[in-house]
Amino acid sequence: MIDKIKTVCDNPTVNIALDTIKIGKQALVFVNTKRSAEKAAEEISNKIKEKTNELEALSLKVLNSLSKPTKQCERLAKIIKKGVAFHHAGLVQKQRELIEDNFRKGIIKVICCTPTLAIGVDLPAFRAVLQSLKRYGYRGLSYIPVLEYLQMAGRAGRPKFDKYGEAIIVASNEDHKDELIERYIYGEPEEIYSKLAVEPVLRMYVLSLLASGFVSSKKGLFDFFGKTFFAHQFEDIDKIEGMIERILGLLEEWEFVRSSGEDFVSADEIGEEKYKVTLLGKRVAELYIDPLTAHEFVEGIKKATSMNINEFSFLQMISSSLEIRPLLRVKVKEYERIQEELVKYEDFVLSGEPSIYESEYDDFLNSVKTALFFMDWIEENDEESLLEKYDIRPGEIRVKLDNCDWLIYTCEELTRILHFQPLLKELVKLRIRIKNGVREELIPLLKLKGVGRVRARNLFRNGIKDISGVKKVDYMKLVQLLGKKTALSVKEQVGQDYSKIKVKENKRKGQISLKDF
DNA sequence: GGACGGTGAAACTTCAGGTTGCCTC
DNA sequence: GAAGTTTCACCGTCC
Repeated sequence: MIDKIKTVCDNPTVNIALDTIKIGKQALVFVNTKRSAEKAAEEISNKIKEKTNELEALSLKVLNSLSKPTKQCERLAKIIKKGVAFHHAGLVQKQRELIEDNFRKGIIKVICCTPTLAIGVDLPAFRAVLQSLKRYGYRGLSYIPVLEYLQMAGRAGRPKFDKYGEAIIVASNEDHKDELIERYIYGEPEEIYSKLAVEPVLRMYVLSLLASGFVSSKKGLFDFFGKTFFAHQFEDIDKIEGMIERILGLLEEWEFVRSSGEDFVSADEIGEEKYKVTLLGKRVAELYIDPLTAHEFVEGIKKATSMNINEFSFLQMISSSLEIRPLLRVKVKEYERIQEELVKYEDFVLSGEPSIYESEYDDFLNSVKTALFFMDWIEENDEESLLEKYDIRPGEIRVKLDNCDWLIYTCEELTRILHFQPLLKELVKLRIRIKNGVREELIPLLKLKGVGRVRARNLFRNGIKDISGVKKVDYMKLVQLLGKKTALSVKEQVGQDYSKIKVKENKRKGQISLKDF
């Protein structure tokens, strides 16, 4: 099969991709890093000449998926003109959908992607090209599980269009080829392991089982977990019970549960010891958050009431939680810069700062970098500058912000239960700022529907600083700033009706900043 | 002789993704 | 572990 493929250049992946297009089919190319996805796509597109109007239009849509295109958008837009795309977590949802939909329609012929596309999205192609089956992990570069290989290879062959599909692994030489065949073609898929085995998940389950009233005693918990898939695999019941016991101890220490009537339970009834979930514990269970994280938040919040805090305090605390992971990584070159930044904020850190010599220090510094990224976002830095400064792409930004938003919400809820009203105010403000990426001064304007970070800043720059400013401002000026539709709606929201006023809109569409003139 | 520029080898760096969590408009 | 990036030594050229 392979020897029929024409050699256009020395990169076999490119050759296979081009051949696939030539025979009128489509291919998914799986690679192991975002960078190589982009590079492979670029290389393939460079060998293609023809463009279509359809692709030009699509390219424009991809380019304008954000309020301001980043370098990534530009690169993707350029490649897409040739019917090739890259696809990874750095892309915004809208771009991903555009790529997926247009691949299904057959407009895009080749997608170079990280394993994003192997999971979840149902996107079959005639060929699945696997450029490398190794991936960087905990132990350097190692082979991916057979199961994952099957996921990717399984994308080959579109049931409705083709009788069969081709999954192609690219090997570097004959020995490598034999190794790959042995490992993946004849290899057995790994056992599936229960996710319960992960401690944070077990913590959540234990608390939520108690909170829901499904079980109320240690024995009840033992019985429940004894019947799970996890226990079935684990086999060592004693060990599971030990884990549960330890978790119960922690939950009690953190005041999420209380054991009732410990005093009058006799020794042989220990297993029947009843547990009651506290108000705090109940809320933690409802919030569906790891109790450990909740506990750390509670401690941080308590500490925050007795010291000077700012946005960084909360953002760093949130960045130290397991839920926000993976953290932005401090690169070798940035090490000093981040440490310098940290000095500025040191007095505002809520969680304990490990010493440089401790192994947790790197992680701590990563959490600082992540917090700094959030800080830059709420200081209105745009996606392009965040990409430059933090090496985080728009799609990843969205995910991080969404997580952060949720975690601030959980902080709000915990603060509410702890009755720390002044802190609550700060958290509410911070949450709005994270959601919108704005400085504090713009918050009043965000209450208006149709006004986000860009428009709010535009209004503010032109002297309209709050609702009363919106009321006072001349309608025509507002039309100039926001465009007719939004201006009308905004005025309506502050109780003014301009629907009967005729407006000649400026030639330029949409909002216009007076500063542009 | 010294500044400058080009070259290539050696040293160094970095490296996937996501699921639903909440609430509300 | 491999691809990409940076650093650095070395050499030739020009003024």
